[in-house]
Amino acid sequence: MKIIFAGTPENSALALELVSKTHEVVLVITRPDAEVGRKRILTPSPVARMAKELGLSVMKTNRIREDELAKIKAAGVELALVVAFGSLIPQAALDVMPWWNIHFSLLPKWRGASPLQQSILSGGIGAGVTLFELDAGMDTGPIIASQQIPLGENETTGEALERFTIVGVNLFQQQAGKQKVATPQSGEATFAPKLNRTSARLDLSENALSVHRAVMAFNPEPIAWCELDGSPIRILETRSLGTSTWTENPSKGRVSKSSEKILLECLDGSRLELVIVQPSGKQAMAASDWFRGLSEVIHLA
RNA sequence: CGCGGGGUGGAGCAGUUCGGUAGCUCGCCGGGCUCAUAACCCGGAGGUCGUAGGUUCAAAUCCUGCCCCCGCAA
Repeated sequence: MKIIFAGTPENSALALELVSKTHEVVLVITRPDAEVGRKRILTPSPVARMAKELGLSVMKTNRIREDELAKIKAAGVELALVVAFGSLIPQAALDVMPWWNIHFSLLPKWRGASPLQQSILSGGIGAGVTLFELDAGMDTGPIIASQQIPLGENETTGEALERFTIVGVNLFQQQAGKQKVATPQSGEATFAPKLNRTSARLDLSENALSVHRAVMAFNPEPIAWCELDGSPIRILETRSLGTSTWTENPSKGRVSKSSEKILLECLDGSRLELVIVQPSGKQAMAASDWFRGLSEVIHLA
């Protein structure tokens, strides 16, 4: 069927690509080009690039107002699909037709901007995908379909997001065109706030499993970090060692090597394996390479 | 001109303050030990020290220009 697609980031571009194979995407709505990187290069969103590659017509906007609304009406479609657009769809647009949203948690768990990250941080609570119809609230609309998805122990948000997106698109393709009644959300709602660099600051006073989950959750954005001698060091990838504990005089933040593994001590000497780190001013590197260059025992903070 | 860190064999680093024969931990190649090994022992290859110029008897090191990478901030 003919649809409108709205979205912005990388996984949304994947959704667009998949959806465009089975549906005619008449209009793509995405956020305007943004300045990216140190050089502030004006860059189109991944969805904008995908739309261009697919030869679809694109509307770039931060807010849907009268002009945009007119174009949406002119598209003459019966359904719109939203995958991580990044801005609220106003009521005036919602009145035109149903707007379905693929949300990356089991609503009403983790309403908001970081559902999958929160699922990972919480150890898998609410992990899954929900297809629901947007209403005026923040992820409060009635549910069309949902699916629980288990998370891998060492799976990052970026990796999981790709899997979840594919599942979400499948849900959409199963339901689009069907006359199905959406059911109101039920159960206890939780909120998933937008994440920033401050939220990605690791707390090594927590146990190793919590720290590991944070590292996974904050990859690829905004990337977990802590400090080494007052400079930030980013922790890109870690591996969980389960519940094994260091009993010989634990020292929080100490980095050591054991059986070819680089280990970081957290609460009560609980440890996790560092896999990829990035000291300030350096490229990301294998933790073993980083450790090789160190001249003395070091502590992260 | 937003602030800052960095560019040294394939990898990660030291050496730069105070100019004087290229260092460390690994990797790689060959040999040895061993039932065997990612362990251990012996040997070896591999570097225009980002780049261009300047100073000097002598530059990785001091001076100047340029290129590239990265963290923070936006």
